[in-house]
This record gives sequence, C-alpha cells and structure tokens, in this order.
Amino acid sequence: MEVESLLIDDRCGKHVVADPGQTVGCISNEGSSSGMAQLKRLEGWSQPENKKVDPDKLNGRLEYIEEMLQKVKEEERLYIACGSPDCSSAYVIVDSQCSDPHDKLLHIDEKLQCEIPLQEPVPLLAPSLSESHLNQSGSVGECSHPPDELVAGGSPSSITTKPDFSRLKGEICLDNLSIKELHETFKATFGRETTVKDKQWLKRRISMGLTNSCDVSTTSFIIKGNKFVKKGNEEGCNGIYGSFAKDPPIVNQKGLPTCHVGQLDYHKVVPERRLENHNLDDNSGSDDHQKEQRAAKRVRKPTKRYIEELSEVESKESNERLLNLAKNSGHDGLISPKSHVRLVRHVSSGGRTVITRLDSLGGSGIQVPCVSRVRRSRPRKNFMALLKFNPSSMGMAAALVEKALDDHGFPPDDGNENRVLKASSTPEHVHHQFVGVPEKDKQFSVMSVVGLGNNTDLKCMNSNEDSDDNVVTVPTSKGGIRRKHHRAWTLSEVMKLVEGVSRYGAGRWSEIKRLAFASYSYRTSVDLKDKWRNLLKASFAQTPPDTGMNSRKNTGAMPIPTPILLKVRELAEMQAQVPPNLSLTKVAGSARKIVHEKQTGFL
DNA sequence: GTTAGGG
DNA sequence: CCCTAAC
Repeated sequence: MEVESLLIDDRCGKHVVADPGQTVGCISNEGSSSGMAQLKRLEGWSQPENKKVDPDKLNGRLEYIEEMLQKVKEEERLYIACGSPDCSSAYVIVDSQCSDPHDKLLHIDEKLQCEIPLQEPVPLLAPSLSESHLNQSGSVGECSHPPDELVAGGSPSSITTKPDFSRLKGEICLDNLSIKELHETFKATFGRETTVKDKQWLKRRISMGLTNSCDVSTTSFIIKGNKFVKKGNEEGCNGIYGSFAKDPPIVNQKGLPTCHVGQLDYHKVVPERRLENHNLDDNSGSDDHQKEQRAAKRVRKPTKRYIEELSEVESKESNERLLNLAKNSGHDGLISPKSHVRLVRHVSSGGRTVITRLDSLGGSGIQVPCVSRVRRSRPRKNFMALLKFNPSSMGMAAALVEKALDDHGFPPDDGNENRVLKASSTPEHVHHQFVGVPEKDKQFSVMSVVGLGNNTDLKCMNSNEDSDDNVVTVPTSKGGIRRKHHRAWTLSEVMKLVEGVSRYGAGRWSEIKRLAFASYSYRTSVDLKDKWRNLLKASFAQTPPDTGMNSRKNTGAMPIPTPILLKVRELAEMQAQVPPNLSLTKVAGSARKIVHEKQTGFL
C-alpha cells in the first residue's frame, strides 16, 4: 500500500520532472527516491545553450542544488525507512516509468525549461518534511550519494537566478502593463528573462508564478516587500506561498507528503502547456524572431489529426495491420515496418496529403491510395454515400449528382462545367464487400477493393470527383492543373473583395460576404478571407522589383493588377495587417513609395 | 456561427 | 479550397 501511494504520488510529479528548472518543486513533492534518479539524470544533461553564467549566479545555483540534495537525502531516508521489501523493485518501476516519457520529451523539455515558471514550494513544504522524517530517522540507504558527488562537474541546469520580488513593488495590474513591463515583472517573478511577446501568456505565467498556483483569474496584485497580496480577495495571504494555505499538503497516514490539491491542478495543466509550448516554440532552434511572430498569432494547439498522426508513427501495429490488409503481396519483406512508415507518408500531386504507397497488387504495380487511420469528414461522407445508397447505378448517380449540384450552386458567371459527367462513372462494383469490416478500415477497404477489382476502376476513381479524397484535378489551359472545385477569382470579384474590406474592414468576412458577395453563392466568407490573405501576400511580395510593374513569373493564375495590389497593401497597412515577416524595413521603404504612388484615386 | 491560420 | 481550433 505504501509503495503504491508512493507510486501514485510519483506519477503526479512525473510531468514536472522533466523540467530541470523545476527540480526543487518536484523533489519536494515526490516522496520517492526517483527524485534522486531524476537529479542524476539532470546532471547528465548537457545544456545546448551554454551561455556564460556569472559566478554569483552559479554559486547561488550550487547552493540551490545542495539544498535540493539535502531534501533528496531526507526523502531517501524516508523512503528506505518504510522498510518495505518491495522498495527496490518499486524503485525500478518508478524509474522506468519516468524514463520513458523522459526520453521522448527531452527535446521538448529543453525548450520547456525556460518556459515553466520556477516554483519554489520548498520553504513551505520543508517543515512538514523534516518534521515527518524526524520520527523515522533511518539509515541512509546505499542509493544516496554525497552531495558533492552530484554537484561536482555538474553544469547548472538553467540560467536562472533567484526570483527577486523586491523589484516588484506596490500595485501591479498585469492588464495595464506593456510587454516590456510584463517582461520586467516576469523576470522579477521567475528570475529569468523571456522573449515571449504574448501578453496573455506573460500574464498567465506571471499570475501563476505570483500565486504559485494555476489560478490566473486575477491579474492584479499588491506587492509588499517580498510578499504579494492578491488584490480583492484574500487580504492576508502570507507571502508568495500564501496560496498554499488554501491548499495544504495532503498528508497520508505515514506523514508523507503527497500531491496537494494545488499541485494536482497544476499537473493537470502541464500536458496542455506542453503542447502549447511545443506549438509556440517549435523550431525555436532558430531565433527569437520566429518566436515573437508566433507569439503574436493566435496560439493553436495541435490538431487532433496532428496528434493522431504523430502517435500513429509510433504505433507499428497499425502499420503492420495495414500491410496485411494491403494484401500480402510477398514483397513486403523488402520493407521494414519503419521505412514503411516513411513510405506511407506521401503527398499526392494534388497537394492534399494522400497516404499512398506503391504496392504491387497482383503485379500491376499501381499506386494504391490508402489511409492508415480514418480521415475525418469528407472521406467518411463519401463512403457513407457509397454505403447508404443501394448500389444500383441510378440511385448512386442521382445522389452524387445531387451532391455535386449542391456543392456548386449556380454561379453567376462561368457556370459551364460539365457537372453531370462527374457523377456518371460510379464504381458500381463497390458492393457491400466491406460489410463487417471494422469501421476504421472501411476507407481502406474501399480502396483496396476497387484497386483490386481492376485498374480501370482506379483510373475511374481518379477522374471521378466524388471518389477518394476529392483530389480531383483538371488541366488548365495554361498547362497547370487545378482542382475541379476551384473557381478562379475574377478581377471583379477581387475588386469587390477589396472594396468590401475597405468598407467593412478585414476580418468581417461574413459581413462582406453578406453585403458584397450576396450574389456569389459559391464564395463563402472563408473563401473571401483566404483570398484576402493571398492578396495580402501578393501585395507585399511583389513590390520591390516594381519597375516593370508587370514582372510576370506567374504560375498560371490571373495576375492581379498592380493598382489593386497597391490598394490591398494600403488597406492592410491602414488596418495594421502587415504581415510580420515582411517586416519593418520593407514596409518602411515601401510606405514612402506609396505616398508618391498614392493619389491614384484609390480609397 | 465566425474567424484565424495551417495544410 | 479544406479543415479545425479558437473565439
């Protein structure tokens, strides 16, 4: 029982473990010797960015580590004192539990370590710790190491200094602070710099740091000396760890501190934060520039599909199952599961990610599109359509035609696409072979069944709009290909859009759609938005070599007249939509230009 | 339901 | 143009 509680306890701390800056916190609440293991591991980490550390800070850090080691020793003693014969095995279990995610997350954590606030719950927890181990003083186990051994040769795990709350004085309302001030506050709170420019993020972090909790509801604080008082409620919180008063450590019967409520909450948040940071700092190997730009953008967490596909890579089974499903063609021996993964992730010519693999089906050597996991939305829809309707060609064709017409609406202009043809060649032989096939695999089944049927089917699928992924392309007059659903933007549409934006403002897409594009049923507000995005890009891209005005390296698309682009840019600048990467220099230069080129009657 | 942003 | 998270 004891061991179990320790394990649970440890699990709680696991997420935090990987962050070196967090070591103090995690050891103090870890209640197991795995803290030691982590510390050791920590020592092994080579820090990628070995900035110079000022000796004072270093010393402070070393003191810090020693302090931690002290705690570790105590913990160790405690742990061993529990006397359970299972102690050693428990240790192993704990360790393996930790090491697995650790390895995977290492690279993330290196970045993460500078993003998670350095918490110092120790001072509060320490009393309960020492108190409890007073009763249970046992021998120091063989696992323990003298502090020096660990400290020696160890590089400081992060360039943090101790938080300096003295820098924070009086009343702070994070909402009113500029980024710069937030940075100051951040530094004072966590003892380190940050380059993140996202106010929300900064406020949250600081708020969490100050309250030492996940509570970010308050952004106003009153700092007195080294203590903070949450504005409004809780007048008398005593100190930066005041919030602990609300969440006292839960102590089990043995007096071992376990996760306390606040920390549980905290850990709950960690995975999310990991994603968030991963997102934010991905590719952060480069420079702060990217980071800053990203921070300004809306933060997106990875999509489910992304997560799915990521995890998918790791699960060999599914691939193997795929292999089997794909018909054991005997050639599979050539492909190891691993390389197969890579093979599978292919991008089709249509630009859409279609997972295909070359397989010799019946020696035909055709490309078989397949999906290792069910795609969302459309494919399923199509499949349902296939299933739902009786495979009598009439019903099928009718349904598809209906869909096609539905999808298109009737365009005011340029409405001469041969719609009915699209639905005419329906794979009628896709009968109910897949009845009983697990839903997950249906998509694939359709593919393979069709593919196996005969090759003409496959061709047919490729030309049939409603098959596969809708990756259907038609050749354009200019030699390129374009998706069948694509409807080129006409100049008048573009102008309407520009006008709409100038009138209602970029971002009011639905409004623009409603008011300016009411008659264009096939342009959705999203389309408008997308087009505007492209216009923006174009307008800011092609300015410099403006001399020839019609510098034409076009890819077949209708070139947008320079005047329009100029107006786009003007609007963009007015509405502060200047893409961040086409940064100041360019804009500054061109802005001057615009002054001259202006007065052409726009706006 | 709309918008932003990635694909 | 699609998809989907964020709003």
